[in-house]
Amino acid sequence: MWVGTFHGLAHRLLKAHWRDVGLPENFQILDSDDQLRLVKRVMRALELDEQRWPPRQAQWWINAQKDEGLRSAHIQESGDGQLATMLRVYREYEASCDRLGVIDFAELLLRALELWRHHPQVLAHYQERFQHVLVDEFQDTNAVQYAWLRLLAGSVCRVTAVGDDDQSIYGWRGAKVENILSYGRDFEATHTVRLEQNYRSTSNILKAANAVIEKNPDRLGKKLWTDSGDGEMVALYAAFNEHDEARYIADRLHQWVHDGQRRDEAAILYRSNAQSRVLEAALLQAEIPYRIYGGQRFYERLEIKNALAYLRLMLNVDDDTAFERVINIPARGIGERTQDTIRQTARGSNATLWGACVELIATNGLPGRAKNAVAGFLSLIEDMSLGSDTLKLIEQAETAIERSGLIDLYRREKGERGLARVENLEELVAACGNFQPEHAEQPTLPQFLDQVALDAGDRQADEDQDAVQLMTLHSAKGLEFPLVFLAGMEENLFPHKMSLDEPGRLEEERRLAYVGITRAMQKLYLTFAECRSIYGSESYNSVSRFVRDIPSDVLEEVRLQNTITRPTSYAAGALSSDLGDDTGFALGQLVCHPMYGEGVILNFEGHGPRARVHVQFEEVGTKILILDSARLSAV
DNA sequence: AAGGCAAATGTTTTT
DNA sequence: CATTTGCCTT
Repeated sequence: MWVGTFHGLAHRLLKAHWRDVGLPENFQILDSDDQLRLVKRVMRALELDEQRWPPRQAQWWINAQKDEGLRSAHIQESGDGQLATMLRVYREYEASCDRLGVIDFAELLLRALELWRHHPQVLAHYQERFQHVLVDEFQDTNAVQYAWLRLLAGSVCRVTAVGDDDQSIYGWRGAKVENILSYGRDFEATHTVRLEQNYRSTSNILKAANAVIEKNPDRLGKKLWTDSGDGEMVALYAAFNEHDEARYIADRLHQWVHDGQRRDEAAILYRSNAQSRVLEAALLQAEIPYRIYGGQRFYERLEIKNALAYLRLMLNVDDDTAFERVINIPARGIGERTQDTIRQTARGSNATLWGACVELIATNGLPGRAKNAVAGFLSLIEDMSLGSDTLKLIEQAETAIERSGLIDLYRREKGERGLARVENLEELVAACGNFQPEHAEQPTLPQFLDQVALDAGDRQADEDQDAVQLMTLHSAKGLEFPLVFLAGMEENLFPHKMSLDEPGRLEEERRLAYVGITRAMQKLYLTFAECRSIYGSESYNSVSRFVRDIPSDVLEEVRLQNTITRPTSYAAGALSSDLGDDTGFALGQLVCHPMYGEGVILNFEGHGPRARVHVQFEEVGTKILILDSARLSAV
C-alpha cells in the first residue's frame, strides 16, 4: 500500500518521474518561508514597491492560483492593474523556480497532476497498480487533488471517499467542500453511506455540537446521535484573564491526574498558536508534563534551516537557495552590496551563484576585501565537502554545524534563545544519528534532506511520556480525547476577527468550533477570558457566539470553588451568598480602580487575595477582577 | 559591512 | 510582546 498525504504521494511520484515532469533529479522543496524569500527577490527585481505590493499578498495570490490548477499562462490578463502586477510576479516566480530547480507545496500537486495528464502510459501504470483508493478527510481536498484523483480512478479503480462537510476547515487554502457533491457525479457507480451514529461522545457533547453547527446554512445536513447516555454537562469557565484561564485548566488537569486518569487522554485546544505560551507556563508551574503539536516546526527553525543549507551546499555547491541563505551567516564580510553584485553576475552569465563567485574572483570583479571574504567562503565549503561523502551522516552533520561556525555563532548569542538554538542544532545531529530510512543499509545525506523537506513533522523527544496534548483546533481534526478543553472561547479570537468580513469565513469558524467540540468523548470544558493581552495591550472580548449557541440544559457555568451558579445575575440573593470576610472590602462598598475609576462592589467569589470581585463601575460597567492584581482602593 | 539602538509592524488556521 | 526594519555610528 501507498499511504500518505496528497503532498507526500505527489513527492514520491515526482521523485520517480522527475524526468517526465521536467525537474532536475535533486529538486528541492520550497517551504513557505523559502517561498516568501523568493517572491521577495522576484519583486525586488521587478522594482515593485514593497509598501504598495506586500510580498505576502503576492505569495498568497500565487498559491491560490496554483491550488485552482492555474499557471500564469492560463490566466487572462485583463485591464485590472492589480491583477496585471500579480501576474507579472507569478510569471517571474515560475521562471525563477524552474531556473533554481525548486518547487513549492502547491507545485508538488500541480506537477503530479500534469505528470498524469501528459503521460498516459505513466497514468495507466498507476491505474493498474492501484485497484483501490481510500481518501480520508475528503472535504479538505482542493481542485488539483480532486482532478488528480479522478485521473487515477479512471474507470477501473475504486475510490472510497470519507468526509464530513461540517468539518471543512481548510477553505482558506483552497479546499472545496463541493468535491463531496461532485463525487457522486464524477465517479462511477457510487453510493453514499451516511454515518450519523456517533460512538465517541456523550449525548450532551453532541447536543452542544449540533446546536452550534445547526446555525450554518447550506449544509448537506446530518444530526449526530448516540445511545451512550447523557454524560456530564459541558462546563463553561469565565476567567478574568488568560493567566487565570490557564491556571484553571492546569487545576482541572491536576484533579484529572489525581483521579487516576492518564494525561495523554486530555487535550487543550485553541484557535491560534500564540495562545499556547500562557498555557505552557501554567502547566510548567503546575508540573504537568505536556506536549505541543504544531506551531513553529523543528525543521523550520532558523538555525536548523541554516544548518541544512550548509549540508545542501556540501552536497551541491550550485544549490542557490542554500547558497544565498548562508553566504553571510555567520557574518563574514559579505554584505548586501557584494551579494547584489554576485546575483547580477550570475544572471548575466547564466550561471549559479557559486559559478558567479568563481567568475568574479577570476576577473577581479570585486573590491579586495569583498573578494577575500567571498574566496574564504568558497574554500570553506570546499574544505567541508572534501571527503565528506565517506563520512557517516551524523559526522557530516557535525561538520556542517562546527566548521561553518554556526554553533559558535549561537553559543555567543546571549539569553535563553541562543541556548535553545544550540540545543536544536545538537538535536539535529542526533536526528541524523537516528535516521534510518525504510530499507536502506547506510542512510545518506540526500535521503535525509528529502525526508526533512516534506515530513517537517516535529517529533518531540519524549514521545512515550504520558503528557497532556496541546494543539490548534486545526491540528486536532481526526483525533479524540476523553477530556478536552477549548480555550479562548471569545469573540474576535474565536471566531477570529480576521474571518468576520469575508463571506463564508464565519461559517468555517463555526465548523471549526464543531470540530473542537466533537473531539471530546467524556468531558468538555469551554473557557474564555474577559480580558486578554494581545500585542502587549489588553483587550476585552465577550464570550464567543458559539458558546451562546449551546443550549443551557447541557451547559453549566463553573466557578473557582467549583460551585455552580447561574449565569451572572446580580440578584439580591447572590449578594448575600458570600461575605468579603478577609478581603478588606465589603459588599456595596465604594472603591476606586486606577483604570476604571469608581465603582461599587457587587459580589465576591472565593476568599483571601485570590478572591474575585464583581465591581460595577460608573464608566465601563461591570468587571470581574482578581483582588490581588486589581489594585483596588477604598473610597 | 557590522552591530547597536529606536521605531514600526504584525499574527489565524497548514501541506 | 517580540520580532523585524531602518537608521546611525564605528
